[in-house]
Amino acid sequence: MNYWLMKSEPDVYGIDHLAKEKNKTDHWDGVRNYQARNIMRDEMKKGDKVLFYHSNAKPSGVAGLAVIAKEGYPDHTAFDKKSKYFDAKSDPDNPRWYMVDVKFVKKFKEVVSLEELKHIPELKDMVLLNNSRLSVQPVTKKEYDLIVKLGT
DNA sequence: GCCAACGTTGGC
DNA sequence: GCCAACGTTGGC
Repeated sequence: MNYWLMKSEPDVYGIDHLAKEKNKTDHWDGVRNYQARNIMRDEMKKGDKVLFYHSNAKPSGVAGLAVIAKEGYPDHTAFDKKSKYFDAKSDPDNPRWYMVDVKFVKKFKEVVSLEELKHIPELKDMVLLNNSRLSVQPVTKKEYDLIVKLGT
């Protein structure tokens, strides 16, 4: 069992959007970063737990929880000329970009804000607080449990 | 809206 | 393979 943090801008796609999907499940498309791609393609397993993070938000922070519902498969939006995620260099026979499906688990009563996380000594090594730009990133069980406690 | 940090591209 | 130019992310 692994733990992850996935970022999204709530104005574009927030945790409320996911909660309203059919089966509360949706595919996590549009990731165009190799490190994040590798995590989704190779490392995420069905049932892994996810912190749903709101970036560019007021406030930014962890908004709730999700779970990996389907393991890495090609991101078809890269093949769609009409999509804003279209990438001519991604060939259907040799896809460059991958995605996973995530399922809504719960929404925190209040967002556990980035500001709050920054002040917790146990979280000082979190990837979020160090290599903050990565949009899909690993989280330790300890970090995950602590943040769930803060949000519950 | 600004801008620092970081990733990617492409000329050489 | 280096690195300057450019684009993106995301906090503030």
